[in-house]
Amino acid sequence: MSASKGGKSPTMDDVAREAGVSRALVSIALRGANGVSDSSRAHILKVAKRMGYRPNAVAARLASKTSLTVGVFLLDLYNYVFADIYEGIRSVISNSGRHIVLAIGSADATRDVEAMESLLESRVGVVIAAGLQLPDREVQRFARATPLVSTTRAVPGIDSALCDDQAGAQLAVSHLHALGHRRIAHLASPQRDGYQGRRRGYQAAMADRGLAPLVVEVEYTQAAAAEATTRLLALAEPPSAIFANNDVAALGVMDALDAGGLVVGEDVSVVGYDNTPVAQLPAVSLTSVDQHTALLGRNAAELALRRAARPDEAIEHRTSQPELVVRRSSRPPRFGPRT
Amino acid sequence: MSASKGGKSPTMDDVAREAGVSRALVSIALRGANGVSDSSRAHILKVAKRMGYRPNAVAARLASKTSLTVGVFLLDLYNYVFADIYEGIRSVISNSGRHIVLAIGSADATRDVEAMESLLESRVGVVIAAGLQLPDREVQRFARATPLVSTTRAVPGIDSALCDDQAGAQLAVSHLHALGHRRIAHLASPQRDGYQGRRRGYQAAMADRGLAPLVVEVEYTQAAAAEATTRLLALAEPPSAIFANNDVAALGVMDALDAGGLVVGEDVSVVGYDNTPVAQLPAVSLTSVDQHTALLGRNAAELALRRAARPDEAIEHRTSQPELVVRRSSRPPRFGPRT
DNA sequence: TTGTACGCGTTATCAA
DNA sequence: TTGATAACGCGTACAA
Repeated sequence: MSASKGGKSPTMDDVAREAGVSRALVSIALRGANGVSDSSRAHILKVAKRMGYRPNAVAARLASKTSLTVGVFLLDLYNYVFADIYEGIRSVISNSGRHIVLAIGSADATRDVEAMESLLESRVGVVIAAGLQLPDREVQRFARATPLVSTTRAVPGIDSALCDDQAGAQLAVSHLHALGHRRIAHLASPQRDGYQGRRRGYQAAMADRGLAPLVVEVEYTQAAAAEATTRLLALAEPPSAIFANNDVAALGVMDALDAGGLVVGEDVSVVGYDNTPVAQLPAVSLTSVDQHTALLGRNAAELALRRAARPDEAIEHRTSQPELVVRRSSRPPRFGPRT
Repeated sequence: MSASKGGKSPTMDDVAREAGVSRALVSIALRGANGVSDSSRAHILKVAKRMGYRPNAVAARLASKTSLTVGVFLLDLYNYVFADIYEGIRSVISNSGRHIVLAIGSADATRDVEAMESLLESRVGVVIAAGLQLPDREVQRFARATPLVSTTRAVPGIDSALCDDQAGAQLAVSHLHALGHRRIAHLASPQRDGYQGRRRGYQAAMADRGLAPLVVEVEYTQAAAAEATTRLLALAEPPSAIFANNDVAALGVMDALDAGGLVVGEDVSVVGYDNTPVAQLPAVSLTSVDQHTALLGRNAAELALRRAARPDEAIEHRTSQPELVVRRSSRPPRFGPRT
């Protein structure tokens, strides 16, 4: 009984000594690599289990040349988009034997650098970024230090798993226009980051229809969207429909409408983006563009694994197509099309 | 110009050589420990910066006796409760110079062990668990390997940051009873885990009022709660109010009510638990028990730091008091009290 | 198939 | 104040 005394967990050396073999053999056996006889492997595993051996991932990462861990950056935890993306990533990473290291940013972007630095300091082999708000240059700088895959955002010279944001925005505008809306506002993400596809799609779609664009920039919070909406409603000619760059912003729009005594879908139509679980709640019933977020996560993970394996392959932008899901938040305007 | 060639990031050795000092001195200077003259420290920092030196957290963790990283387990990413808890934790951990390592479980509890193992294999100094569904014995087993702080759940013999769940449940039942409801059902969490305070509070409150309890167990998903609700509604005497053990479950209840053509707050009242951002949406307007989740996170983090510093101190259960937030999902029953 | 020996990038101890 | 030097726990050629 030499197991677990002093509170410290046994090392490979302890296991090797106990099993009467060398430490190298224990390493091979435990990792499932080949080079051990079945008999001694079984024996080693049994001893390790009996001693309560727990691998030291820190030491393993330091010793091994090839880092099997993938870092994942998520903008924040207040948007189920990132939960979906994470699930997509995990579904492919975990059954490839690799580990995931998470880093969480913040809606106001103040923690992006810190979070990315923490991933690099953990020496992950590759990182998947979902919701980085840093300018392209900064992202590219990080990508020089460690292979980087971007998702939901295209960055020149960097692998990315995307959904066609311009097409998605056009779906939204087209839908609202078909309902009869003419004055359609857009809550866009801040210029500073690279998420401008939806804005461009909106502008193109409006121009195609001879409509005047009305864009307001908002930070990635529900409160900021609500505030922007209040400003929009105070205009001389307020919009009859608002297309938000994501569902969280759309919820902020709904907050502001409610506060202003307006009924969503009757007084003002709202379209979101991401088709998150919240949009699907019957009480919310938010029309939204579905970018198949879990698929984005899986695509990003596949790109990451490929990049980690073959660093010199050509950059790939893997793009999927969005889909509009119509719900009750978008309906014909109260007074029909007014020109 | 010896910086950044070959793509590999420079090590402390490189910095030491470049600065003309020993590696030990570089370590001291970079960590801000004392034992360096101001002049050579400034010099070292300058050289490190010029070379683009980035600390290797893996090597640091392996070498240092005292692990400054704290592991955090979250049940999953589909419940903003855990986002709040995480924020609370981070607010105290990050300005203590420590790092956070995240591990995410799943609503069906199948990944709890794996996630906890990954934290232990990362050799974190202490772990904070939010939403562990393992039985007490298992949790205690993990706590023997690494100091553990539980939050939102009490585990005998383990530090915990809690909110009085029994009191919270009594608030909910008391509120519904005062509205005139007599047939009040409860969606409880699975027996297997340690979250039985809300159930007990519900049962006590019902008993106090001479009402018959009606408990259904559900997994931690919206879908499971919806399904359970459908079963409740099919009863000969369906409940006029449903108290769910958390907001996500309450949303599932609302899904089922909607699917059954019933109006929330009119046909059936609903009360949730956690007062998450979703409950606050005007369209949802869910009455919910607020357990001040961010505070729980901060308390848990403080307990974790204390435990890491002084492992032999007495176990502490830090408990705060819940608060009921009334919204439109709970209103008097259609036909008033019947009995 | 098994064992030896070196290296990974730090921290930490002890002399100088 | 500085600077060798020994851990830390494991991966991995290479030799046996």
